[in-house]
Amino acid sequence: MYELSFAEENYLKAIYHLSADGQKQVNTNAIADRLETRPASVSDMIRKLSDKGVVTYVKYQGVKITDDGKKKALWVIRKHRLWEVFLVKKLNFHWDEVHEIAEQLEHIRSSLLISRLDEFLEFPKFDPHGDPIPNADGVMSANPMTPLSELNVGSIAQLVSMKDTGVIFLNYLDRTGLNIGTKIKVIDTMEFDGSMEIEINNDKRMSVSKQVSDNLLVIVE
Amino acid sequence: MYELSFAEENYLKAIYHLSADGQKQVNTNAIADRLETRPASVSDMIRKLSDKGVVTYVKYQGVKITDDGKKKALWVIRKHRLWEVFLVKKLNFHWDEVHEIAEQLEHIRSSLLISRLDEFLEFPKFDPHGDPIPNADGVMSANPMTPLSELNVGSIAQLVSMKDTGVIFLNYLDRTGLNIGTKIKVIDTMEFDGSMEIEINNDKRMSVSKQVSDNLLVIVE
DNA sequence: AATAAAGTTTAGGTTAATCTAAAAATTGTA
DNA sequence: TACAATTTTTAGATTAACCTAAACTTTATT
Repeated sequence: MYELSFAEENYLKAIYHLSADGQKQVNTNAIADRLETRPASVSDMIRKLSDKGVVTYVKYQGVKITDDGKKKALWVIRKHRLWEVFLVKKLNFHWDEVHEIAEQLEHIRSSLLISRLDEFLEFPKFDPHGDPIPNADGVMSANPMTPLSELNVGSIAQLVSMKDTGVIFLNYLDRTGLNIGTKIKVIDTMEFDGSMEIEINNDKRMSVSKQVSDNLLVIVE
Repeated sequence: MYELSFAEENYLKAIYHLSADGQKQVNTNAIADRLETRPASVSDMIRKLSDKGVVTYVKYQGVKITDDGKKKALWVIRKHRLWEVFLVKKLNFHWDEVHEIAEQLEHIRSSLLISRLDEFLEFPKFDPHGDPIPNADGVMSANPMTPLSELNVGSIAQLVSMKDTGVIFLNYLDRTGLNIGTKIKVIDTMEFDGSMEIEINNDKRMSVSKQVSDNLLVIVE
């Protein structure tokens, strides 16, 4: 069992992303574009990755990631997304400033570190961009997103995305502390206007109107 | 202004450590031993480091780190030690399991990340081994260690070392939550038996006997 | 002081990851 | 279908970081 180098991990991740979850075969030029490298370099690297069994490769026909390759790519993606959660939730970075740092952190090798980090972050299912975090076996949480407004009293969910992405709405959320990744517990629902009483991050209680809860996409735990 | 590679950073750190804070000149073989590499590789690297101005070098006479080199080495050491604090204080690693992971984390490039981490960890002055953490300008805290028993009521200090390193004592500390890095505030001192009421990590209060407080070495903030 | 031992450097080579330029294969089109 | 355009691969270099073996300095010992 080889360990992949940083460069190999980056190629594998790019191939995984470009192939829509590892199904499709991927072209050399597409990889070169994504990694800002030259097609010749990609050809070289593909041969190496195929020697290591993480992709299959037919000359001039593009590459396809193998099951082993997919597992390794998802492990890097898991690390990347967990670190992003750390940077946003614990170090107060904004979700749009964390990618570059996570690109470095994702290569740190220690599975114990990652399981401890996961625990420390309270097992988040989504990163700050709303992308799902694979579990240690490379499986993404299967629960689909639903509007907060559809949840019953007592449900616990995680905010993962918004329908309305207008500045005014995002600003409102920022002020109230409703960020992607926030844990939401439904305390009560008001029949007469559809508003909801919620508790966020086991801490603050607040009320949100039907208009707001319709626009907040969550995943039930 | 060049950026140093991971390998260059490791050489520079080794040279810094081997030269007792950058004063003495360092031999090729000593560096090779410490980095588990060959003297020939060290010679190669030394030429490169000297081209970049971080060491001065006279053939056959060893290397000496420059002021710029010292600054860069201390920056890596700062990052290493802050990550060690993170691993122990936040992810519950034991102080003797963190070195290898910190060896990887120390190369992550982002000064904003490090200043945020420093803040998140409440500006620790010592790592979990009791080694001082350089500040952002590469200066180590000058405050000397004192026994906890010598502090006045109201003093805030950080536990950095123990006089008694016997298993029984260390076990006692473990059970009470008194670890290296713990923040200690002196709440009250009892004249009649010299015992002390303290608050640890802004949280738990406890009483320690004179025998214990004599053996706990702290740095006053 | 001469020489043996120890330490250091140089010469020359290897591997990983990149590149440019040219050749080869595939695809699109008239 | 033939040829042009596009895509991909190969050939041959380059740079960083390492290595071994041999040459050269310095230091220690008789």
